[in-house]
Amino acid sequence: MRERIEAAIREALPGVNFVVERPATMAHGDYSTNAALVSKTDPHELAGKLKIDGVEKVEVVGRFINFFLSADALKPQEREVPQVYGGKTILVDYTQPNPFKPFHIGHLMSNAIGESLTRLFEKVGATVVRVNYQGDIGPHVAKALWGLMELKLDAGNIEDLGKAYVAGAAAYEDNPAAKTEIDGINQRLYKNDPALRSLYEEGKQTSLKHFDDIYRALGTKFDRLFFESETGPIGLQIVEAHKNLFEQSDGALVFKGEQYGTHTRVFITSKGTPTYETKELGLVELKQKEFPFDVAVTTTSGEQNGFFQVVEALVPLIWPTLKDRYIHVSHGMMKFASGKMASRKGNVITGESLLKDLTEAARGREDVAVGAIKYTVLKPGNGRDIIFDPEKSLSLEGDSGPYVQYALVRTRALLRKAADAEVGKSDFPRTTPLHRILIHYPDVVARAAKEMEPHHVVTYLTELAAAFNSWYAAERLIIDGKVSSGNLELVQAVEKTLAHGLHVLGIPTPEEM
RNA sequence: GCCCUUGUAGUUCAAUGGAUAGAACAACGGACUUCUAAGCCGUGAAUGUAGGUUCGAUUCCUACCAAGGGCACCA
Repeated sequence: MRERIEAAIREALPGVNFVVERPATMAHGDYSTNAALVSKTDPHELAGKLKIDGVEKVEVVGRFINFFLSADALKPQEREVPQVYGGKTILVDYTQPNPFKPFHIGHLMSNAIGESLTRLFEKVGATVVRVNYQGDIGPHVAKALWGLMELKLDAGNIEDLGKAYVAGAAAYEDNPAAKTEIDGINQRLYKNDPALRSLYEEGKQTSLKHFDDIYRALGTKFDRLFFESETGPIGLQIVEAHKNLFEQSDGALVFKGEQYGTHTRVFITSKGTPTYETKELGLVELKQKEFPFDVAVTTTSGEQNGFFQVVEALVPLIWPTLKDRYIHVSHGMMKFASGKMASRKGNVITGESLLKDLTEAARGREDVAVGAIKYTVLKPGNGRDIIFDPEKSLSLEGDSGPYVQYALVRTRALLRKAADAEVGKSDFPRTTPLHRILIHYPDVVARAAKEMEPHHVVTYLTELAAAFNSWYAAERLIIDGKVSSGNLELVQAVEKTLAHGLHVLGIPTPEEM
């Protein structure tokens, strides 16, 4: 419908750069345009020329032109989401927890955002590859292994693994002898020392299994897990093959990013080990080889913006065709009211404990808890931090995942009951605010996908759920065992839209609550 | 010191350069013998400061103030 209005205006005003948008309030119609304003033409004259099928009333207010759709055009019906990424392959890398370290709420956040992006891309026609890049080698692993050995903990137990890491990290800072030992373990790991093999493998598998349990609860299934142990060697070869881009500095090999508007970073340490930067280059190579993509997106928290700035400067120098196709999307950080979390100090909220606490608050419903977490994470726009307040995050009322889930549950309960009712013709064609909200859903999904901003969907679903709850309080679907076809179609459309939208956000869609 | 992000009701978040800045929580006040009250209806309450661009700025630009993050051998 929006396309139809745009086409009519384009015909009347060729070459003018106008917009047709959803007005801020329904009083201003279903669509409005600034075409008269930007083209400096008489809005009444322009409005008079616009005869659009499905538009019942064209109204001029000031220099805006507002369009009110006819009851027929507002009728609930299947409306297709514009396939803005049709035919594209998009690889999305998200979550990125590190084996041997806790899965904390920051990872939960990354997972919720990344998963939602993949589903948005799918809805607008893309083929999506879900990957998850994890650090299974490096100092954090050495710290955990040191802790396991020192405290004689069980590498097969996820809690012991967490304790071992905290102990190792603390010892690394406070105890010089331990620091030397841990550095030694790190070197042996890079050399693949067989003496460490079985402990390392057991710990890694324990972590990965634990992560899998969380992904299952969150509704994510990855196509490929990448590990730093595999990207390191490849990264080293790439750096070797492009020596001209790097410089020696204090025994390390660095990339001077200043000439590209960024800063200097170390790629190979003075001890000859690859840094995260070099491993990322290996990852870029692997991703291209295994999944030829049109666009690769990596979501991380904003802490890594500086790092990715350098990578994005370097990648096109090594792979010219990758220019503007290797994209970093950053989100804010999940923080305590009291400050930043630090897993090396052990003051983290693990994803598991948050899920457990919320499930309890949600009367034992894990699907509701997952909905609450994901809604909270996806509600703000990208780049904004989420202040994690343990008390408030447990709220399941008002603007929340459960609020939207509850509205969906109500539609489903109604539809179950209506299945036994006698369906009669609508007495008269009635349009409600619900009809007028429903027509905008496809545009919302397309916009969220294009901007990589799932929060547009959150805002929209909350509005739709609220409108439905108002309708529910004021109207009845089933009266004396009969339903009108118009109302039935309306509730069906609300159910479909809420379910579709929640699915896009990765929020479970319960049958009852 | 340099770079990046963010400043909107008491609080947590919306607002595609556009119309009367929109919700929720908290506070206060209601309705309800009815399809699920995790619900519904109502009241008060906000654009960090100072300039600039524009017919029009929460949105773009500049400076300042404030908060958070990053700044070479961690990831």
